[in-house]
Amino acid sequence: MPFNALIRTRQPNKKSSKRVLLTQDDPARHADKSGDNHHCHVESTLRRPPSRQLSAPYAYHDDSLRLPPLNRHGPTGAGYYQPPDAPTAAGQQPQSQWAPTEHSFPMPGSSQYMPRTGPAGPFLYGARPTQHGMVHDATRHGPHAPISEAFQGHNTNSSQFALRPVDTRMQAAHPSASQAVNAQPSSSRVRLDDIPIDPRLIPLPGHDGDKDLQDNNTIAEATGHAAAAKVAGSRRKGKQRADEPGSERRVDKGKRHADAAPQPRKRVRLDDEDQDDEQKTAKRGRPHGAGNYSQDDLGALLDYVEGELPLGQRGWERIHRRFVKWAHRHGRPERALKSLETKYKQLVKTKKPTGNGVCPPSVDRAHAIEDLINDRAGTRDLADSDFDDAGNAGGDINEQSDNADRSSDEDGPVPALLRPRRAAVTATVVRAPIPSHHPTESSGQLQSITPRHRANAATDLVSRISQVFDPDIQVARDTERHSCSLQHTEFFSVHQQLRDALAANESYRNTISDLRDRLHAAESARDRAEMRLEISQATAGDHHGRSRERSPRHHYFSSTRRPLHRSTSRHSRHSHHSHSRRSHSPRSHRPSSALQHLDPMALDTPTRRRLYKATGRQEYKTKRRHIVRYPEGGEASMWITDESADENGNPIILPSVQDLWPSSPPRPMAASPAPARADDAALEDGDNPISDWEMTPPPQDDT
DNA sequence: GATTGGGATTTCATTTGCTA
DNA sequence: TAGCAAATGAAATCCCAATC
Repeated sequence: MPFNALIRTRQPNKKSSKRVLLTQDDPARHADKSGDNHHCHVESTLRRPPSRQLSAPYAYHDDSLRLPPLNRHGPTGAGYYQPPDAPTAAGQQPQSQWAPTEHSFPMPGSSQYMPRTGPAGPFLYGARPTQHGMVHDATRHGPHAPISEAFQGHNTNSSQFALRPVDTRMQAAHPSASQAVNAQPSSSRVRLDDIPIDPRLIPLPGHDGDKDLQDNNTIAEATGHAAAAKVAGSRRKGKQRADEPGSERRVDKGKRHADAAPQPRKRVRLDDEDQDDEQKTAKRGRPHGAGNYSQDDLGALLDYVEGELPLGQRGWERIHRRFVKWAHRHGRPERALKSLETKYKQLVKTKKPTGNGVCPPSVDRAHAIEDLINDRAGTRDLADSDFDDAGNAGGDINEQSDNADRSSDEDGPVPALLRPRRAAVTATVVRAPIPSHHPTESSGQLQSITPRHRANAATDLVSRISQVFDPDIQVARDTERHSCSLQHTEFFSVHQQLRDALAANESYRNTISDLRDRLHAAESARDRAEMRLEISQATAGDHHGRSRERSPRHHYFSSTRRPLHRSTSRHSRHSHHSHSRRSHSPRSHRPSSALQHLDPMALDTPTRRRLYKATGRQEYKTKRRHIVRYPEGGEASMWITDESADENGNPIILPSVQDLWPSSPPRPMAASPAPARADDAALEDGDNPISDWEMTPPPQDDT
């Protein structure tokens, strides 16, 4: 009789469990390969409506709960059945439903069939109750649940199945033990004669009571079940296999085992389905234009992986976005996200070839990056957006991360080691100190919300809510808020006053700076005026003392033709100045016109023109060349446009130039460029170069 | 603490494109 | 054209959080 169940098994030392499909055809495949027993429970049985539960296949014995009869060589067709009212059209089949099935389960002779034999001989498989747990099938409990019905009258809450091999030879030697498995010698089918089954649990076969319920197909039909029209993998889209009958091509590639089952493992698509689906199915195989990964591709991929150190799909999505942009820029084909991930993992798990193989740099680097990823995972970086699934709280982080992506996309990958590591996010609640009259909150200024067990979460929540609505706490909170408000107001007032004071201070600074500039300008004007005054006085003195020492070179300063002379020495000049100051009072030695002693060149143009107008002089329009010849050779010349000329057109020699020449013998001078201004040179060095004036027609360009 | 549902990941078989 | 690599789909497996 058929038996089908999806069983979750768990090895004693493993935390995780496995789900296996237990069938009558090949229970051996569900046994642990190492021979250890599996602690298992029935996770699922036949998929059918609750009102049509099968109950007969289950049996129970006192000390050895056997699985239903095992018929290794019986008819094929073990599998799940779908109810007749379930959709059977193509495309509507639930994915998890299996079909009956000659191809779905390994059969003797197939590659996946593993005949269970051991050193003691062939094994049959039975089941025995254990005390590890309960038969848990709560989701499928009900008045007609198969497990419940099969184990009525027995304490299933304390039993758990364990598959174990049963040595038939030992059973033959010990008949008492062989009661559990009473195999017929003529065939491998196990008799159920001695298995107590409540006859009420055996469903009546409907209208087909005459059918011989010998095979699963008949039983399924008798109990209102129809064979599923599809098999596993039937939803797979694609074209017909090239090596199918009718196909022109022959495919020898692939990983098909030589001892594979003669039947195709997966459903064969029909030609008409191809015609229907060809237009809407995605193209399989390598896309057009997608060549192999080049070194540049691998380099970029590894760069982005190193920069991201992905821990989940979100990280790979970011890597994909960056890689696509990079591919666009460099004219490389785009890759799917899955392709990039697969390629990277392929590099990581590349094994060392036989011989003295050299690890490729890309593989070496992939290993290093994988270590970084593992390290990152080990640090439990809570700020990683991979774990931030949502919420408003996480939205900011995600947004920041995306922004960072966008910015980093422009600049290329940034290695993780170079990036500033994000600080771990810890949710904290800062609370104002509560007045001490409430004992529970007096010390809670800074509380951290730490993850707690779910069982305590509700209690904590209730306690916190009750504390929040405590009147005392509310009064204290209001008082505290009022105090804070006053403090804030005062703070802002003081802050405003400070800003005003700073503004006034800045205004005062500007005023002081302006006044200081004006003071400097006034001092400069005063200095210039004093200098002009001294020069005028000196000129007046010289004019008195040297009126008789005219030199042809000397020109006259004013219309009175007072000759200007050169001082014989500085000392004499100074003494003469002092003498002049002493002997010539402004009243006793007054020039014909005080205005004529002013230096027109020191005046601005309007003043100068007023001066000319007042004194009746004409502006001298020509230029004069002043040549200074040095005893060592060479000369310095300069052009002076002296606008101060007398009424006869003679140029007026500025006393600042003419009167400052030293009269002492010249000293040897170094061969240096002549000073640009003779008076400056005389003032600095005290030399007495021969100065000469020469009337020269002015240049045409008036320069 | 055991159970369970479902997402994520891995493995396998197959198809398809590229290249020597 | 053979071999390789990428891509694809399905099944198997792993893993975790919610539930009991």
